[in-house]
Amino acid sequence: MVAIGDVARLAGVSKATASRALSGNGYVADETRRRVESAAADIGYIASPDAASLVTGRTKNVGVVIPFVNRWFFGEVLEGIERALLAAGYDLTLYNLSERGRPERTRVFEFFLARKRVDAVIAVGVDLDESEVAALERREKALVCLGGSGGAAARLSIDDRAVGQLATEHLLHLGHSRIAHLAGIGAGGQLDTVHGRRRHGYLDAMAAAGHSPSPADIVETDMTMPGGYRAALQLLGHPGPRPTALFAASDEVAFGAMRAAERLGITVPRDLSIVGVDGHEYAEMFDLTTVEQYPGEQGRSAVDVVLRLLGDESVADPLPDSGAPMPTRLVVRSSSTAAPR
Amino acid sequence: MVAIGDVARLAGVSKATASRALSGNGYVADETRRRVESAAADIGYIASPDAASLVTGRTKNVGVVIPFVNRWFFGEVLEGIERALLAAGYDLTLYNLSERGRPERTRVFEFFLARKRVDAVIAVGVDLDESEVAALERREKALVCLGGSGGAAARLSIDDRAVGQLATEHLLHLGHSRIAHLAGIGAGGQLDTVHGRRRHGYLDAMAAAGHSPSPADIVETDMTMPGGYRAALQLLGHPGPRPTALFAASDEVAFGAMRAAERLGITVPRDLSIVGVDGHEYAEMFDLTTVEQYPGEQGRSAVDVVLRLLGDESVADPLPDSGAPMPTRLVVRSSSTAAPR
DNA sequence: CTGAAAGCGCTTACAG
DNA sequence: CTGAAAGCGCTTACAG
Repeated sequence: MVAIGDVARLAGVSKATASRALSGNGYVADETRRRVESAAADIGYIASPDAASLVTGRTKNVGVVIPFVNRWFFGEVLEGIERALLAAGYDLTLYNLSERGRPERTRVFEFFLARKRVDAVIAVGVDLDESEVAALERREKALVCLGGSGGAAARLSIDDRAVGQLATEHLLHLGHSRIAHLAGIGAGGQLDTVHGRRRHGYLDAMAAAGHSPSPADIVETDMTMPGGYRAALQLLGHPGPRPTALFAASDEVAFGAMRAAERLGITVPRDLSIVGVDGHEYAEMFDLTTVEQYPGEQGRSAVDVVLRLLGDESVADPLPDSGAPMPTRLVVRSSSTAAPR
Repeated sequence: MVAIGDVARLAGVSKATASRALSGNGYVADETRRRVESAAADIGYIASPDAASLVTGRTKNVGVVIPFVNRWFFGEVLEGIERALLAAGYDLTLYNLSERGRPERTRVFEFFLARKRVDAVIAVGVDLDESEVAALERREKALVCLGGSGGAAARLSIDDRAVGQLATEHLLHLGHSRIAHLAGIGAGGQLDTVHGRRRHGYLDAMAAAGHSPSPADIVETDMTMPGGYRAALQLLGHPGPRPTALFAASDEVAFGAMRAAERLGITVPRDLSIVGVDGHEYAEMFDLTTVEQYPGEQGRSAVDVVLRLLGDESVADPLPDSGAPMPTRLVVRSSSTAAPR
């Protein structure tokens, strides 16, 4: 291993000076700096981050806890975080979180994140419980939450209630009155979650228009395409009058619903209008009307907040729009149309 | 920060003994071990991995380089790797790689991975160039490749040529003779890649059956659903006789092709049989015949190999089936049927 | 079975 | 502007 002592010897300076020259901390004569830099380059020296963090107390490493990697929203967020972190010279240590209460999940908070290996934690779409937040606080980890719930810490998120409301109002505006909702699991029970808030926005919009959806018109499902497919089969396969419009809590659910409609001989949008949420990369191909969000950007913003919490000066301060919900936008495509007369 | 000295003082032993008791290395009286353990638990002590790695030379951290996170195969592999690494007490540091030659990519190999922060690297589906492999070797990082190409190191992969051959033979066996292929970008040019090998298997099977596909029957595309959609529109929209079967290089491409067929009024499988590759979580919903592979398992196996290279004794040795290709399996669903007479 | 000491590779006051 | 020294938190020979 080539160490800083080797660089110092080659450049004819002390280790302290070599360190200062390479890190940019403290005064070093230009000429000395150049000599040190070329010595380092000659022997391929790169400082050991572990040795440095031992003395500085900073690891330049951020832990990301995330429940899925393989769902569009989460994957996009993760890529956004990764790019931003790397650009800032930070590492990303990934913890794929299982459900609450599972021992592997406990171990992530009590062991992996509790060690002095990460400076901060970004929690993406996770519903943190109190003991988890407490574990992080005890170890003085900066915490930034993106979506999800729990943790009084810095939180970035879209306004999920407003998203549900907007999607529903779009359908109401098209003249629909019987509008069903394919909600995420637990939407009815837990109000303080993404799913609960989207459902709430839907109900608000319906109530404001003087409609009160029957319980049968709200079906909870996994936020996946097969989940949406099954839920929509159940919703639409029922004999008797059908809803004329559907608000799906995510685009993947909407795609599944489109396929279910097709299977049942229901033509979209003639017989059924569908609106999703996400702006999934496949939305355009499916001609899906959706409320877009921008997870890659959200990830990048979460990194900005983390870096600011860690006192990195290179980050603009104050952050633009801090505190405001992250942007969303209704994109109308041909999956939604005027209600049949 | 609570350090090992605090534990030692509380337990009334030296730091050396506390270290031995907690790590399990070296002899410690049972009674002493219990005292140290309970002292550590009392004050919430967890060893700093950075300090430990400074002296052991081991970081217990593995770098994963991967070109996508948001494609089904890659996401599954990543989750498999993550679970296996965590179970072994290792961290996973994620590097989302861009294309060859991009400066961010160079920086990953020359800086991030070159530092003493990871013990080993798992490259998932990346075509490594020589300088990248050399950079890793110079720093003595264990390297395990999963798919992709380049690097003489330990490599795990399915037999992509055999996969292409099997999918094609399935269609031939059903009586098809004009079978098109939706291949990955670069399949025709680079033989030593996943795409190139699948295409090669297709051509081998066709040749063995006495057919020589016209160049127009092989279309290269992005390995995505929209990519498959566009490529299939191009392939199938052409006036004149159409192929009766299609081998898509991935399930997502196959899904896109199914949608294109529908749009063109071509009924699957009556007018067109389709076979994919992957065993994507949506394959069942789409009734897609496919050659399944098991990326989660592949990720786990890659971790086994890494741990073995790092000399971890807890891993079975020798590994089952070492050197053999990873398993795949043809799963027949209703997207493929007998050729029209 | 246990402890004192050295040392891993850095950075940072402290002098000069 | 530069160097000598201390020290971050661990682990590991080396004695005993």
